[in-house]
Amino acid sequence: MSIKPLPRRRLRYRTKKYRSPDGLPTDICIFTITSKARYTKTKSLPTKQLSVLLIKRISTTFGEQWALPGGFSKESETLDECAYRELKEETNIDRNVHIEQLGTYYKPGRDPRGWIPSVAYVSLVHEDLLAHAKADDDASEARLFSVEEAFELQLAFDHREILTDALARIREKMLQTNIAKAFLPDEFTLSELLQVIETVVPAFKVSDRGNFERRLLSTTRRQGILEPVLAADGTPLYSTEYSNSPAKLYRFTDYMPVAMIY
Amino acid sequence: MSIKPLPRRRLRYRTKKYRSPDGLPTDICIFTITSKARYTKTKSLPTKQLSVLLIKRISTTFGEQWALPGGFSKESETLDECAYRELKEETNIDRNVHIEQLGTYYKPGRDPRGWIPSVAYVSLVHEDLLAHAKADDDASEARLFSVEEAFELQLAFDHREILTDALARIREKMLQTNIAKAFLPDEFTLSELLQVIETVVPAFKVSDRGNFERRLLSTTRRQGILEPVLAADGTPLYSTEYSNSPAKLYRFTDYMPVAMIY
DNA sequence: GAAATAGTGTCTCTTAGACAGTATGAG
DNA sequence: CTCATACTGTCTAAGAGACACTATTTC
Repeated sequence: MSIKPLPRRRLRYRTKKYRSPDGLPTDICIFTITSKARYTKTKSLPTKQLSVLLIKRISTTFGEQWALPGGFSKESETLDECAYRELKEETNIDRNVHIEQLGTYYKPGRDPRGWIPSVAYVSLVHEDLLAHAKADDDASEARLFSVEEAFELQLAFDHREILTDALARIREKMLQTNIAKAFLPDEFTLSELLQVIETVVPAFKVSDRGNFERRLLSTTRRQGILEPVLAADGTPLYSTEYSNSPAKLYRFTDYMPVAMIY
Repeated sequence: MSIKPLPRRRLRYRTKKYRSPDGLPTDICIFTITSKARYTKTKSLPTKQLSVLLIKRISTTFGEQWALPGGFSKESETLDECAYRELKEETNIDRNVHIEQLGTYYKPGRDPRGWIPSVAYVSLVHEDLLAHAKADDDASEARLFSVEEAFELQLAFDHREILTDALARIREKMLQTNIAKAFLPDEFTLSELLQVIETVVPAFKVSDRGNFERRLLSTTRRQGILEPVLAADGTPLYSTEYSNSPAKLYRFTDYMPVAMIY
């Protein structure tokens, strides 16, 4: 969506004792992990990349610019509802995906149109759900950029700062919570999980995949984060999607240990 | 501070196409840990309690009510600056204390005066800094409540929800970061640190203080969170404030490991 | 000696991580 | 036989946590 011009009342109130913000938009960092098949000699895991959805914005002052999708919230909706609405407008996604408030941004002059803070949100969506992003809606263009690409752009407003914070937030939570599930199918292999973690947090390095597996499945503190997917007869289910050697399928449970430094 | 009545323009704009919020206040959960000496036969650690600062608010609709301190932000200031300003107005604190944005709250009807979201902040301050809280300022009353007491009150607006989230936030961060330092003097003993953690997170139970010490000081991943305070000649400094047996003094360094579940 | 804290020693079991090895099945 | 993945076995060092013990100083 394009941001609509504001009514003219701003000037009229400039000299008044009480002024109120000229609007409270939400902007949303929609992250996804894009996959690309690798065309190797045998079945293999695709390469993955953390990407963010940006829209092209035509600004009278700045010309063409990429920006986070967003729009003004209404009195009749909560901020979360507004973020969901934006998400749906941009991506057509209409189900429960991971969405969380990142923070509210304002400093004098952040928006040349007036006193306009922004409530930033972060959403993590599975690649498949973005299949028909933005086929409809208005003329503005939307595109996925890898986060590296996104940081090379000149983003509108303070969206670079928001994106930086958003990235820091999901990196932190990727290691401390099970938000990895947002980027995975319901049932996944351990290699897929590991790949998602490594894609979001490049600093997370596991020297030996086998040790990762053992740690995750047989350490008492972590026991129960994952459970194997079982067939009706109680035998575990396997996938051969990414390898000839069948890989056991897992899913996240509701249990999550508390990470702590002490 | 008492929340000022809003100008009358709200009604005038109700029928306009675009409406904007009627203000964007910040509300701030100011937490502290209060100590009470224990009058035992020998020196002992005081009992500690997690407390939050509330102010008495006279509402025309609800009568007397306790609420989080807060006030409207201005176009000329950032939200953080507004929160700091509120903190200073309530507590006279004018130095760098821990302050962080918690989130922005809005749902239709949360404030009977109009479309008023609130940007909630959390601040952690050392008890000593609250010594002359609220000696000045306007007539409204301010008081520290233990968090248990606070939850027994009928708080204004959605302040109970904010307080719940704030508490969850600081409990989480108490275990995952070194925010404990906000409640400690620069130099402290391990018992004091442990007590702060236990006060904020009652679920954090250490069966053996000696094991806590060993873990914190000699586990490689945690090596360097704390450093002993040394005298000029390189010998460690001790405190006998809370025990006859001298306790080594430590301080936090800048190093903090990343807590993770994988 | 009792009280309240601050430590150390030691033992057992668990965990981390390195390294090597086997298995799978398509090309 | 190779490739790319999925494991399992084993060894060592480090860590967690239980329990018992000593130390310090004042009352």
